[in-house]
Amino acid sequence: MNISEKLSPFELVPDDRALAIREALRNAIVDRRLAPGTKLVESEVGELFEASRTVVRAALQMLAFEGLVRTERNRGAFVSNPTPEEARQVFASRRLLEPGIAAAAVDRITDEEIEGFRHHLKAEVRFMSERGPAARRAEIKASGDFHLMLAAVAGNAILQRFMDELVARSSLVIALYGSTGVSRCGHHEHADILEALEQRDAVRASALMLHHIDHIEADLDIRVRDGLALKDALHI
Amino acid sequence: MNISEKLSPFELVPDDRALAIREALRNAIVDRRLAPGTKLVESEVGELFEASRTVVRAALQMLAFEGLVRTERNRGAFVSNPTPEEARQVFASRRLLEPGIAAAAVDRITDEEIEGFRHHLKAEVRFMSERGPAARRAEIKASGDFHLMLAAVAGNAILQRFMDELVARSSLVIALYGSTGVSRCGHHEHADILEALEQRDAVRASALMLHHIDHIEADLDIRVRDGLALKDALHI
DNA sequence: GCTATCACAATCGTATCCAATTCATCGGCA
DNA sequence: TGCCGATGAATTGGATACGATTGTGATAGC
Repeated sequence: MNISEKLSPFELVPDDRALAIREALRNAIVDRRLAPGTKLVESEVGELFEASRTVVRAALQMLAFEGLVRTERNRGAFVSNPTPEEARQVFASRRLLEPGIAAAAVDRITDEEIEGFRHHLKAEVRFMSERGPAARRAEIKASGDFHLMLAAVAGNAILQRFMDELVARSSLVIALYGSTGVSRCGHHEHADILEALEQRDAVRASALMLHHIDHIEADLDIRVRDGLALKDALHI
Repeated sequence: MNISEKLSPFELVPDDRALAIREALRNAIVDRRLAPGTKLVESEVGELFEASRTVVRAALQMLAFEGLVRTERNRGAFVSNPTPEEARQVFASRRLLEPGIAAAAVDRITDEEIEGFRHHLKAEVRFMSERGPAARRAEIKASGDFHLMLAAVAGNAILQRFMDELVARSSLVIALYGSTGVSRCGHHEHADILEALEQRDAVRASALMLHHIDHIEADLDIRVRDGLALKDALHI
């Protein structure tokens, strides 16, 4: 099975409609087409997807489990609005997981997969050079996909699911707290990590990954935002 | 198979009934009062808890997310029956997370929490000395709780949730693949880890934790079981 | 006697329905 | 004018109803 198929922009729509809705909402949230704090009214979503509230509720419940939406009893579901503390925890978790994932990937990566990564990096560069919010979103998404591809290569389904969640939440965090936007060094670091993978250098790969995560987090401005935190506290 | 006898009816603490049912089922699965492969019929569970299928489905969906039950479309939900590969992945994940959690706990643990751990270890010893399947289950549970307490101390809600899932699945794996039972060295290792925590020795704590996980996994007999795998393949 | 087909029972997936809760608007009153 | 409680619309939580799917057992045919 090749990677590009697993991570193609248009993932195969599962016949299960709840999963399909979950995927669509997930993408919208990660892409920030749905802003944090947005209320997701069950009937509205249902109408949008031509599904009844029952199935929408199932989708929202899944997203709540992933931490992408927050549900409040009798009030509904809202696109998650990560606090600075949550943001820190997301990256602390990634620091724990991803170096190990990179090391595991070294042992299992195939030449085909390396080729897939090269192809992906080219796309990342392309998005970086383009202007506009759409390209910016695509850049954030592609950057996250690199990490997801790596998790897929590592061959541990559990870790892969954890990374799914962490990358999605990272996208939210970056969108919320990103100061200058996606760090421009991101691509180079991805390329360096790929190089270490090619050389089957597990130590270097995991060290580079750790630094990479540190850089991503360092480029953020994770602080309580005046007024936003207030609104957060009483309304969200 | 009748599940009604294996669930103590009222262990519900949270006011949310779906969460209560999830907790009860979760405990039953982790304690192995519900054997892997057992079918969880929605209407049966609902009757047992005096809840409608709607809320039962929500609980089952949550458990499916955690990997404790497996759902098959149009067939229902079954208590998860981890394959050897899944078992290995569970422990690989723990090897990645828990040393870091132990190190983080060193920085945050309070004297009161240390006292709590001491108390918990005493209980572990007590269960170890008792005979019978009930004590055995209690021992497995207490052993897992040690790790969950540590995750709680580490102060990262995301990691704590991951550990919740991993410990629960580990209990299933141990119950399925445990050869000689819970390793008797388990308690000593917990005590050693606690000692490292008291001494605020992060390096030692994480090293001990890593060895501890290795020992737990080494005490298992993670192999495909003749006939069980077959039955597994076509029936589960 | 064995296999294939069919009908029925059990169970799930989903839509719809009703009660409970929340939120906002409006009117009364100090 | 400003605050407080009542009223009503909107929305969620949960139960139920109904069609769809699967598994099973009986029956017929080979």
